[in-house]
Amino acid sequence: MTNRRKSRTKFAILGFLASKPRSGYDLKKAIEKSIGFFWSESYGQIYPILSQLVKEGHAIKLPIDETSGRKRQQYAITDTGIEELKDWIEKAAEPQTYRNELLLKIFFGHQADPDASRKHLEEFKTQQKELNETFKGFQSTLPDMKDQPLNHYVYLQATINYGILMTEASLKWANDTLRMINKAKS
Amino acid sequence: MTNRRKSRTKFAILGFLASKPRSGYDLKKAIEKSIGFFWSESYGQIYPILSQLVKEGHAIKLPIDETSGRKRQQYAITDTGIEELKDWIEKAAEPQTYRNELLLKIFFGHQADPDASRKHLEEFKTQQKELNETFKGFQSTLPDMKDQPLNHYVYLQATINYGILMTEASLKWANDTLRMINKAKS
DNA sequence: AGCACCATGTAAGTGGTTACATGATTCC
DNA sequence: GGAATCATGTAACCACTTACATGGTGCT
Repeated sequence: MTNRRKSRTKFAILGFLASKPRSGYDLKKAIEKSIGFFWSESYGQIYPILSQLVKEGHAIKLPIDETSGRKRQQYAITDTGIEELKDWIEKAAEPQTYRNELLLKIFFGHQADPDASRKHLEEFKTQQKELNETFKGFQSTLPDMKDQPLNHYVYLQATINYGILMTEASLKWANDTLRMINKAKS
Repeated sequence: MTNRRKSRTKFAILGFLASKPRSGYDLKKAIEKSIGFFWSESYGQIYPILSQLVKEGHAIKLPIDETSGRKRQQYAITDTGIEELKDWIEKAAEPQTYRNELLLKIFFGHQADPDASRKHLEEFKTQQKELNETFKGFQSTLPDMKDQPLNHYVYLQATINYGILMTEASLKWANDTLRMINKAKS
């Protein structure tokens, strides 16, 4: 009865609706594009939760624009929706169990051929390098956004910065580990 | 039909059984203690999967030691179990969607009081500092383990090192972000 | 005409946690 | 005797993904 699991999909949606009205389809794209690095949602979550938000009064359906070509059901956040979002933002994040399959394979690495671990680490390096470049590209477009409210710029910058620092630490780790494995072989 | 989700609990269990026979209870404790930082399993997963492993022939039930006080059903890995484990280790890790609630809150931070973000970041720093110290403490006990097969030492060291590097990068990020938020306020 | 994509939704299934039930054992 | 912990298990529930269904629109 206590401490039940809680979905945060609701708040991810409210957060995006807070900046402007969007459709379910828009939400999916926006989430993928901007926070895909650390968050994801599927249509199977988004559409039912949009309906739920309307029922709760945290969002409303906007009238469909019949003049434009494609018909999309847009949703807008309400005042109570903004309150709901704020309350969640201000509460401490609940501890989450994160699972890292690569690390699990490395942890059991001695049970298999060291070449397997090497291969995994090399592939990981490639991924992290690409990600790192993406973040840096993203970051280089930020100064142009200084005409936006400064606050927004700061929080956006913070999430990008997280990506940059984590990918760099990951690369260092992968290189250190490769070196260790190679030394152990000789 | 294709690309169905796959549980890795099976391999986490096989990995621990590979070093020595254990009970379901042992497995839970061992996972918490050694890889709790990046992996977790619940009894609701462990016990059914142990039965499944026996059915598949990847593990066997050992006779219960009636002389000792507590009676525990120990499981041992079989040859096919070791094969199964090896195959999994050597396959590339499948991309997983990782979710970071703190980062989501920071991303939407401009929607609420900056003090909320500050508080989250300070708490995060405390957690990461503690974790970092735990890893360093762990690491300092490692040289004593050099009498173990060198290979095992390397892979263990690698996972601990991951924890150290990640917590340090996290601390740097939290400090950078706090500085940015404070600058934006003035 | 035909394909790619836009757009909304739902049903089924999966992996996982949580809560509960049960009983033994150890320690004070 | 009683609390804490050892130890095994299961039923219910939850969050989420995947696959599928359906139809419209834009482009070549």
